[in-house]
Amino acid sequence: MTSTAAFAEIAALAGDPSRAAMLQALMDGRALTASELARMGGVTPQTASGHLARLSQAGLLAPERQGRHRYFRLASPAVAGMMESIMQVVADRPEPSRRLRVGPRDLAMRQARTCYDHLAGRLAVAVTDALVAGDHVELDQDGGVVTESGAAFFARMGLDPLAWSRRGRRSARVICRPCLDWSERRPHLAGALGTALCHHYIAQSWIRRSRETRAVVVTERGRRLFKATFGIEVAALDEERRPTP
Amino acid sequence: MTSTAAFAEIAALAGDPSRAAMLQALMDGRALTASELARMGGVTPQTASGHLARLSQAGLLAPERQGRHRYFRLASPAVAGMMESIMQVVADRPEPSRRLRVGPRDLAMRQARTCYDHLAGRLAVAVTDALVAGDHVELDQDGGVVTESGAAFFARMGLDPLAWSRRGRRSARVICRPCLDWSERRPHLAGALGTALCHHYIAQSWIRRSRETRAVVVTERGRRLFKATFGIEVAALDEERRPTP
DNA sequence: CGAACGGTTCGGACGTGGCCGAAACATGAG
DNA sequence: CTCATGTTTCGGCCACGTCCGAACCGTTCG
Repeated sequence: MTSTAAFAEIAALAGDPSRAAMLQALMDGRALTASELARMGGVTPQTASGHLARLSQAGLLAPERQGRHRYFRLASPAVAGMMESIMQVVADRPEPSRRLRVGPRDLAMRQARTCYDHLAGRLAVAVTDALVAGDHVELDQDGGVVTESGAAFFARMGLDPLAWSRRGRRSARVICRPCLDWSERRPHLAGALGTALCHHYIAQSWIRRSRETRAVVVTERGRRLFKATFGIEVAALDEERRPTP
Repeated sequence: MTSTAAFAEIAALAGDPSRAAMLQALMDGRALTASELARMGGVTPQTASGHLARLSQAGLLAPERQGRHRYFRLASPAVAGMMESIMQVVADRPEPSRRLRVGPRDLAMRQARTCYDHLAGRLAVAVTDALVAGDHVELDQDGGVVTESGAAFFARMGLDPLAWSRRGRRSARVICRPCLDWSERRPHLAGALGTALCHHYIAQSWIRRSRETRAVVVTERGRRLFKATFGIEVAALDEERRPTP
């Protein structure tokens, strides 16, 4: 079966440390230039160029010329999904008592970051918990749905749930997807609902994307609105969670 | 960030052709011996032993001693999900006009096969289509739900939908998951619902697992019941689908 | 137009990792 | 016990692929 070879090829492409770092850097859904990606991958531009060519050739990245720059983005949500699922395997394997060091930059990432097209980190988990607790969303391991109460809730926020159904034939119910967080090990909202929420946060200035990393910062307005809308005290998410002994 | 290295490690493990073939062989959810896997990987037992040790060490495989044999199975559904998602990327990338050759064994696989814990192939797609058409299941890109009508339908089959919710707190709705088929390029049922259906087929002798491959064969009883239950003419699935010009 | 910058191509050095032959263990069978 | 089978360890060979230095294109400035 020739598909096994193709499988191995894709996995091997993701399996090189430099390329993995580049792919991870693109997980915020935006496009980066070849040089930026070279820096993220910790290699020289020549080396990165080769990697990027191979990744594009294989259909993992979508290149775009723009002036004398060349921008690369993840080619499709399927690629992002693949990386998510690999991270999932990484997350739930028995860790050999390795306490992963948390640098200051890592802390910001754990707090709130983008994950391709939705929000991840403690903030995203808190929002998800609030939605589940408020009976606006039902989540299972395999997926989730927006309840009637949830549809009204999102409508009050100015979002139109029915517009999120991606397929042509709209489902009567709005279906979303959980995404297991590698830092929190808890599910948060992904799929059409997660994407719509993330767009909303940014469009309404609840959060701002950070320049260099996937971390996002909550604005003052955002603090107010996360509290008012979901009952989330953003400042309370800052404190480091102690490992239960 | 140390997690990038772990990510690359996992992906690299899946990225070797021999290991990929072994992992694929385990995608039917059963356990195989080291020698069987060596054969599947196209390498000698010594080489396979090394691979299997690394895969187990990394938490991708779960080894079990049994007499003088050593059985390996996929360590978790997360691993199966990872492989599914890699296949997904393989499936939807622009193929360079490569018409993948379909051997006779491949044909049986396309017809019906197991995919870790559920059924895949034309039969699975047909069942999914029938359930959607009958308004028993609603499917979106992100997930799916069983409707009220569907709950009754499955109950008539002797299945208990409410028992499928994997998490402690049962959801009011039964939520399932679509799995994009690499051969059909259409979604079919996975998740708790897909698993339950697959178990049901086997327990009630609708299908039988093949000894050597992931393909399954539909029994005479199965032909009757797929027709009676879902309106599926199993024989009609045999004919090769012509590419629409 | 020429300098500067971003990106790519080429060539050669280097190292990691896959592979098998041979041999050692372990387990079960005769 | 002895032999056969399944699995693992060791050693050495080989090749692929990564990496960078240097040089080469293309674009955008001053």
